[in-house]
Amino acid sequence: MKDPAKKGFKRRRDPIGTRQALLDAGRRLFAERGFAAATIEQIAGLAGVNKALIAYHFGGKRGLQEAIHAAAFALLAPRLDELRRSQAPATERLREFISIFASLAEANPQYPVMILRGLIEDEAESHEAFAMRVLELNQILTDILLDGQSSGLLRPVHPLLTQASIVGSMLFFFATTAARDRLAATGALPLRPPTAGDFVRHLQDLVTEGLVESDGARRR
Amino acid sequence: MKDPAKKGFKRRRDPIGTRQALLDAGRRLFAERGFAAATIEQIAGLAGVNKALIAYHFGGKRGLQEAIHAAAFALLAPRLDELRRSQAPATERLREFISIFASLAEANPQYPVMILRGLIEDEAESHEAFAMRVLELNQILTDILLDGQSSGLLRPVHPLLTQASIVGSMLFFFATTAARDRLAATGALPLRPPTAGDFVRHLQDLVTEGLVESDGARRR
DNA sequence: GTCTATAGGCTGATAGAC
DNA sequence: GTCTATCAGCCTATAGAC
Repeated sequence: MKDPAKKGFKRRRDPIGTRQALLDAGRRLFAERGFAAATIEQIAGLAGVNKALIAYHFGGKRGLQEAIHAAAFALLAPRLDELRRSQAPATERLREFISIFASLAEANPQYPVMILRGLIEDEAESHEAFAMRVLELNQILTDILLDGQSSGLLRPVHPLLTQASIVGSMLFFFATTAARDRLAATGALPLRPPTAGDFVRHLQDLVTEGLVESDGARRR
Repeated sequence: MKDPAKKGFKRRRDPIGTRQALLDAGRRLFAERGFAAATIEQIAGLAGVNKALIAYHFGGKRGLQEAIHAAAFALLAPRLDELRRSQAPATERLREFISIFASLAEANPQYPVMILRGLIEDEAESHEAFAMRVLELNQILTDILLDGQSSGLLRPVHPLLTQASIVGSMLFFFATTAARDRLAATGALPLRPPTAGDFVRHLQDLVTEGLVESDGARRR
């Protein structure tokens, strides 16, 4: 059982470092089972490393979760910075916001579920860092909506209502992708499930069509 | 940061039966902390009863969760049955669907969070009953959308895309109400949070305006 | 950096008195 | 129906060998 180069046991594929393997495994299990239900033994097992390494590399289970969240948002940072500086019309920036968010889900399907979990988990513990990141995202979207309204491009709708429509449907769609596919596979779903690309275009159009000031002709 | 000494649990006010007190406490703690993180000791403590009574009345922790889910959906049953039999125009039935769902959140703010959790939790365990109920809801919405399309009232949009917009934003809005209020109280939110009524009207209008076949005048 | 071994704490369930 | 007492199992974290 101490034969490292040998069989049966799902040894970690070598090129991935221990840190990354733990981040991947943690992201997946935290998403699937939730923070409390996923044990460090399961995570380490999936990563193919010893469970003591979670404490060594991340200082414990909570530290691993925080590192995963940090990695997710770090992935968005470049495009978000650009979006923040953008001078494009509000409708275009909204499309880009949706696209950025969707790219997170494409980079890894488990992120939306983790974000959703972070939102409904009661704060308390070390969730402060997570809350800050969410508020940052929230601020960007609010700015776009208010700017679009003051420039007369968007209808005067409460930003938080619009946010629920945009962010809520995105998180929901991506968080339930696995469930949809599972259902479709068993034939329990009457229709073929739409792709992520379908959804992004749908939402972009819905927002564009549903929020623009209806002064003149509304396209399609 | 553990909480044994943190909160003094109140004794249960007598008129409520043990069963109901456990259902209430479980609903709240499962929503706030998740199934795995909420312990039967905390639940019993909040309910003001002995923890052994969870096993006696519900057969265990899992049984309590299932009873809570059942109670939530039972609350919707009468109006859903009526909706299923309704011959009203699709747009009107959509408004009613949204209203029904919202009434669940009004009846108890914790239900949307529990439903959201049920959706992203990996099935496995005894989630079969929950999945059936969700599919039932899903079917009603699909029927309305397809019927509206075949009658020419609604645009031909993939029902699952529309569902993500409707159900996703509703669950998101109601599931994050507590977080919004918390943020608003600390002044971290730049705007006054909208009420549930605001949101329902907003979504009803958005759906009505965004989905109707744009043949003629779109109101407002 | 990685692993084994173990400590120490909590959890869900239940047997049995009232 | 309700409660006390108890138990076996599992969890995270850590000390220390390699």
